[in-house]
Amino acid sequence: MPELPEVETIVRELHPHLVQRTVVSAHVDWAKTIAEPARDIEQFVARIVGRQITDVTRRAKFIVIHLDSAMYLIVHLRMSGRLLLKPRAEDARHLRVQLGFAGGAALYFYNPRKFGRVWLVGDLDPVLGGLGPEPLSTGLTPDVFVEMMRRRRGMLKPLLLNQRFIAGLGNIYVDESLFRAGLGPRRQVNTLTRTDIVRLHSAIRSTLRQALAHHGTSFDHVFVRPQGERGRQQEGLRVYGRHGLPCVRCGSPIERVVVGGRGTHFCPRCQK
DNA sequence: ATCCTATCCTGGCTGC
DNA sequence: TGCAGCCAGGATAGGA
Repeated sequence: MPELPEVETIVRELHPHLVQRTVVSAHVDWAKTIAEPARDIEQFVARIVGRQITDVTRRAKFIVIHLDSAMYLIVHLRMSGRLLLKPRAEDARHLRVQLGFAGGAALYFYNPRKFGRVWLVGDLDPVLGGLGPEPLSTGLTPDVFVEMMRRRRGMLKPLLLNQRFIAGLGNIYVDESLFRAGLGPRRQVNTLTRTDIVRLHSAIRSTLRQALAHHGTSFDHVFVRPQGERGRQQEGLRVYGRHGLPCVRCGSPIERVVVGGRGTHFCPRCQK
């Protein structure tokens, strides 16, 4: 599942290949992929052809491809989306959108489960405006995070998955961050001490930084980098997917339960 | 405000 | 081996 580290990896690897490219063709193979302009593929194609890419950036789990004429192509991969620079035969059935560039290069959006979406907009705010802060931003200091948490209640894991509260975490890195912080996924937020919250802040950032250094998690064969390489963070996961295996810290079996409707992995002894 | 469920989808797994 | 049925999972909407 692409989360912040996977999306950031994609952005970094697409950037040098896409900036300064001019779109000369666009094909949409699954119309519902285009969220904006909705139900108007001809309009989408007409607006994007001829545009030159000026930058490729990330906000939360959104990929933002900046175009000239103050337009943006926003991509969200959701569960199973891939952006690849070369077509792959094994993905052919799941090709949803393709962009061709002057000089022959192309960008392919594959999406087996069809949850991913693409927006072509002049204003980022309607799509990205409601998102919470970036977990790795300098502005998100421990003190700011403590203040954010103080105003909340309910279970800890669902709050960390809420993109309006903090943007970019998903199921894998929430479980990993909670393990590093020694906090249970069902812990009530209003029982956390300042020390707990500061430890969680640090755990989230170190979890994401390590995943980023390993180019993301290619655990389930869903995430592949734009040139087909895999990430290595699956080797560094401590609880996610380790249900029944011994905790790396204390040896107790890792448990899997459902919290807020999501599969949740944790060490019942290390996480309180 | 928070929680729960349904929805969108398909590949992959389980059980018979 | 085949097939039906279930489930994961990001995000959001609607109802309790």
